[in-house]
Amino acid sequence: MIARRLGALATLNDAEIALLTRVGAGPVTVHSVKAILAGHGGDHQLYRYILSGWAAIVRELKDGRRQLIQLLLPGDCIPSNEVFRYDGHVVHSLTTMQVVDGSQVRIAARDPARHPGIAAAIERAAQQDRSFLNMQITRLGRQNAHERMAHLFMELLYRFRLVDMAEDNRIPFPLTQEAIADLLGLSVVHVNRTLQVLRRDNQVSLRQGYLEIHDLPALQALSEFREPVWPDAT
Amino acid sequence: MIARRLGALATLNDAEIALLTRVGAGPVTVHSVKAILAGHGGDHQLYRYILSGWAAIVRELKDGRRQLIQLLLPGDCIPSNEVFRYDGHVVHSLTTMQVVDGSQVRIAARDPARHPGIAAAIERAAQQDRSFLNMQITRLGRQNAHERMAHLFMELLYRFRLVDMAEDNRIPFPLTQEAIADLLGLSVVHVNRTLQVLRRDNQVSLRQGYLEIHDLPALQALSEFREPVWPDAT
DNA sequence: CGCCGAATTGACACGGTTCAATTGAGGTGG
DNA sequence: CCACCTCAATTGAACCGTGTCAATTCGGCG
Repeated sequence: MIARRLGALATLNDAEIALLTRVGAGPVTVHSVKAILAGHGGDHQLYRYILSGWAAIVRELKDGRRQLIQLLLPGDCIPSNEVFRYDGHVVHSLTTMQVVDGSQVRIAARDPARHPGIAAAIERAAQQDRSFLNMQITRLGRQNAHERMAHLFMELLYRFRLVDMAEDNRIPFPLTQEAIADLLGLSVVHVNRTLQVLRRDNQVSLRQGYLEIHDLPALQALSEFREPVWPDAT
Repeated sequence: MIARRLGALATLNDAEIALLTRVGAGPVTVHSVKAILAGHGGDHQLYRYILSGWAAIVRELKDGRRQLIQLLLPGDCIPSNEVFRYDGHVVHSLTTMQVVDGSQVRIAARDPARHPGIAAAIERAAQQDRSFLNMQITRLGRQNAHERMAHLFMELLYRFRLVDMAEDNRIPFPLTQEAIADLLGLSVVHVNRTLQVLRRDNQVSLRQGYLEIHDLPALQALSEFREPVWPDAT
């Protein structure tokens, strides 16, 4: 999974693929739903990769309002505490998850001479993250409920394609409507109604933990989603 | 300005301060309002620092809606095209600006052995950026107009304090209400009315290009702003 | 003095929220 | 195997924060 993810971002040599495969085969930690994976001053120093399951970086306001900042999907890295231990952000699991230690990947990335592919991939992963954050901001600031939903679906389809988990525009989708609401800055009720319209118009279907996109051009046009592309050469 | 900004993020040795001062004294480029500083496939390869003036990373939708993703203030770095040349984001100047080439800083940051302070500062600047992006997302997704405005003011006060440009809770503020609207995901009319309330309640005053915060505790409580702090040791 | 962009104002419309049930689906124990 | 529990999904109705439209006023500048 890790090799697949990073391999989609840069060309890896055999040694690098072997390294990432070894990391992915390391001891697996299982987390249940609603576990706290980082933040709140807990002891979560490690740099970890997600093998399966979804998580999110979350900010909670005092009165209980919640904002999901960014989704963390299989193959993604769970940022260690260092970054946001102190600024009020937290990483929550949204499903049960399988996670492995990725310290070796981080170390490898810091030695571009020996691991050019991994170093490049990690850098591009950071750029991609940044790109998705920018998109999330536009989504929340300037798009209406339908556009936000469509844009989210496009982003997820894109991200799952990267790791080869999208067949026929069909991807895993384990989020509750409440999680979608907290991600898109809407109320649960409105998420429900927006979804109904998308279903009625036969643009998507969403059931049994899977999302299937039927009318991709329509969602594309509605959302104005743009893939985070980069030039081939560094 | 550059030395002040980076010096607030990590301890710089004399050689580093000298280097940054030299960079800041380099040839200045002046940009007028509404200039495009990066993106749109233009030829903006350089890594640059802002000496004076405000800019923003912007996303524009087809129908004219605009979202300001992130403000770029004096002392900030203007990201080069590489990152978002292809994903539809652009850097716009919001005022006239003075800008210098910062390639030397980037090169220095890549040699932590010789420039430990600069390398650490650049890394922390990136973390801070990330933190502000997270905040922007919560602002747009889960806060109402008053909270958004208060939060923005708190962020700006914090950022200007970092570079020693805030005296008595008073900072430069050259944004038009339209820019504020595009930053906070509101309409101009609503920005205007929200500002009026803040003024009437004597929490801020905003005139002649300056913002003065009178009731900081109130804005703090309303916005739930949290400073992006980090441990002293790396 | 006259111009132009920015700020301000009022009236009205609407997207989205809130509240309060109700229905549905998966899991568990008796 | 059914009764029951719980959490997620769904529905209806009322409400309100914010947007839209269309003037009007203000303020800096040539």
